[in-house]
Amino acid sequence: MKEIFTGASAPPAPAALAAKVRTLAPSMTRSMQRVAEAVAQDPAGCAALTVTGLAELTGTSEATVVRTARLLGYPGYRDLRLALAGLAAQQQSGRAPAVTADIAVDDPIADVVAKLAYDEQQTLADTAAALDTGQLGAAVAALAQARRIDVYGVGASSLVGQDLAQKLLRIGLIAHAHTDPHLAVTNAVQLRSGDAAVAITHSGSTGDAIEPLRVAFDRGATTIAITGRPDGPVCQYADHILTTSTARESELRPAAMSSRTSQLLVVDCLFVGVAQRTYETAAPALAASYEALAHRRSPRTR
Amino acid sequence: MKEIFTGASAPPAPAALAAKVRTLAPSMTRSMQRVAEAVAQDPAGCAALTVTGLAELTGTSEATVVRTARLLGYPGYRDLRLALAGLAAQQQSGRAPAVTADIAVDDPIADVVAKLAYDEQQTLADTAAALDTGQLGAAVAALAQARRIDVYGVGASSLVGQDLAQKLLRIGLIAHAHTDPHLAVTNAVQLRSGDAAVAITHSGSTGDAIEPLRVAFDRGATTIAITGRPDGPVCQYADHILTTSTARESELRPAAMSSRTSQLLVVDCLFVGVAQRTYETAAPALAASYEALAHRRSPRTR
DNA sequence: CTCCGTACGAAAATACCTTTCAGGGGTGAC
DNA sequence: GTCACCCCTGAAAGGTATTTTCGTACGGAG
Repeated sequence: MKEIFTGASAPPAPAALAAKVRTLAPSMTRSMQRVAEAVAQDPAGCAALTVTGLAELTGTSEATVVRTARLLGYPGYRDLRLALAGLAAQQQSGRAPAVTADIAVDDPIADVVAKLAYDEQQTLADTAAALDTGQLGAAVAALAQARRIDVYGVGASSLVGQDLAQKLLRIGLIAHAHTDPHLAVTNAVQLRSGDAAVAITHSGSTGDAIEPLRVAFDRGATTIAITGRPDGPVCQYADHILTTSTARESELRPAAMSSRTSQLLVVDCLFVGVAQRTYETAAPALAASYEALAHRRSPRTR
Repeated sequence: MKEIFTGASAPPAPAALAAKVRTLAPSMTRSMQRVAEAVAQDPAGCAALTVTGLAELTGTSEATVVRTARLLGYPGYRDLRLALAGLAAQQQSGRAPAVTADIAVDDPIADVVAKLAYDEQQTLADTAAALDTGQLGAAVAALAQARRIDVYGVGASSLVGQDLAQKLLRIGLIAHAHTDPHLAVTNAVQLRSGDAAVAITHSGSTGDAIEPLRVAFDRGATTIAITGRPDGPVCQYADHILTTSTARESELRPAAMSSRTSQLLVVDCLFVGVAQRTYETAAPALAASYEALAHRRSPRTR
């Protein structure tokens, strides 16, 4: 638990503000959420307001506004305001367009496709913008040097964990994804310094993923958490925290969808990073995969 | 006093600041010119400075800085500073076009993130554009009405298959993802008209996914293929074909990455489509998921 | 040499931001 | 069901940043 506890360890975010608001919203108090929402809703408008103005607009106090700014990773309201102005200028100049409508029950199938694709693209952009490259680099280093890697995740996250393990295995690392919580803990006991453990949980509070990570942490392994809640319980036992983003959800679009997209991007980044670091051994392994795939090439149907 | 006569007649200038500086320079005094030049030279840097800071930097006084801001058309320095921040953000976002290149071994980690995110976004856009909504609609109808759904996929595709089965299960359908090819075939024998089977294979020629689909097809079940090769062998036995897209791959970016992204989007579309069609039963099930998640709200760390 | 006009900065005045503190409301324990 | 505790919250004090005011200095013209 070295590392200083603000989720936004890195410098303030420039364009990833909307994403950050969504990510941190759950850990905010009600009044803070009001402020954060106002800010995410209308950056340009809020940039024109003073602390007092924004406090009045959101029906809160100046103190709360400042607190919110802090939580979002800025030293104070002044800096948030500057970032807001920047954001406003950006979306003025044509990018970061408005939010799309939710998916409705009677949407034609073509709309469903378009909306889903758009939302997932958005999720990817948000995730990339909010990802702390410092933490990512540290995590990559830990994985690349690890003697052995355990991955924990249950439910939807278990698929992501398996994906990670599969990939790492393919470049010659010793990685294993555990789905069964009991077995995961049993295996975690085997870990020691020089090993690495990864827990994947969107909520950050899935006991079945936290428990094995805790054990690994206590045993001295380097631990990594991939979570949407950088302040969640799982982070207590994580040396490195990789934050995934949260998209707004709707009735027909469960949160699991975007969290999965986000988690997979993080996993891909980890994989490529590790592949870079272990290029000497990874390259032949990757080449072999191509070979294998190439054989399947164009068997020509009829 | 409806306001008039300032050089900047109406609203403050957004991006045309450099031009304005040049225009107004002749009418400025020496110290004002210094300030204006500093501002035009490095908007980002100046945006980070306070009045006092900028005054020191230019070797002038705060009063002069404010006067300059006024001359440039802003009510005061505060507003100039906001405009500066906006300008900086704009020219910041103007660059970063280098993402299109392949990922290299020595790419810094930040580039890796950007490139991967960009590529996956691209894949999503391609997939959405290429997806045949007619086929998709038919597939959705088949799944929604099916008495029982079997999903086949091996390797990376097996994870996608599991994702699909998990989702469908959650809205009350009877779906099962088979990873073991032998068991898959064994189970496929059980299918008959009114059932549905889905095979997921990027190459379109993975025997282990084709074989169970063939059996299901022969047994009279409605069959669906999710593949990147709409002319591959798997399609012989598919009533409905959903095409996934393939992004260019590179040494460090195996094809499996983008095919997975693409497949998942298709799976999500299927899921949402089915959820729409079975809304009566799906809605309560989805609501229950939210409940379960809501309970996890703000458990407060530490 | 004196007078006038303008430029400029120091310091006062103000507006804004930040911090501290104490009350209120909710939550968990008993 | 009651109590105690903790944390959110806003009011107000405290501190900075910005704006205004005002006086001085410099340069040119008479």
